[in-house]
Amino acid sequence: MEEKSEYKKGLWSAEEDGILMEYVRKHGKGKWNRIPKVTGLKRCGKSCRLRWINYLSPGVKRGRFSDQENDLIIRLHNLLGNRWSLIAGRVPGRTDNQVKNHWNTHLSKKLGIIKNPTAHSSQSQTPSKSRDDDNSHSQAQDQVMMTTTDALPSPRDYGNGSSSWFWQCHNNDHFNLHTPTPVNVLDLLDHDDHVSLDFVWHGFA
DNA sequence: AACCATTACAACCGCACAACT
DNA sequence: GAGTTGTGCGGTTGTAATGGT
Repeated sequence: MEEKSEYKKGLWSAEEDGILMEYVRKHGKGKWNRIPKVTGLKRCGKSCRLRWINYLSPGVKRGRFSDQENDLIIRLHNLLGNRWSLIAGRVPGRTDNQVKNHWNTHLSKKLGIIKNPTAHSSQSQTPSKSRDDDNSHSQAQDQVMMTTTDALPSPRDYGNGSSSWFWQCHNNDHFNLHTPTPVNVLDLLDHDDHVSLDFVWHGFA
């Protein structure tokens, strides 16, 4: 019964990376759960997938975020909230994990956005409930209001394209935290399925 | 040089959904 | 239609690297 996990955890070794890369080279991406069976790698499929996507995939850009990337992320976060995969999709070479980490360690501090400490024990059921709704706004929040996502539909509701909503949180020239307006995200996409950068760069200026 | 604190990033966990059987 | 499997997402935790005393 208490079968201890057959899978290793923690940081990946170069050897493990090599095995995973060889598997993907031979079989392509997908069917991650087969990897431990096929290769003998002591990693679960989920871990393999994450390692590939966030680190080994040739499209992943390493190194510091440029000022331009930072600015883009800030604006996209402004637009999309904690929809890291969507944000990362608009930042070439960056993964959702990279963007999320970068936001949490750099940008949120830079903007003076403090996580609600009381949310620690209760946040799990309300993802992205990142905003206080009191009146203690920082200066940065005046500039970059984050979206409150309490009333948001699940990310997956728009992610599948059938119900593409998020909330436009501005009111006239300034964001309005308390009265978000629903906006169809597809309206902000051009024909190549990209967020209009003009909108991103200037829409909230 | 050694220790401690902080930072930055990698990885894990739990949940949800879609596709498949 | 129900159950299973595979995948994706966001939040959180763990750890290596770095800085300060």
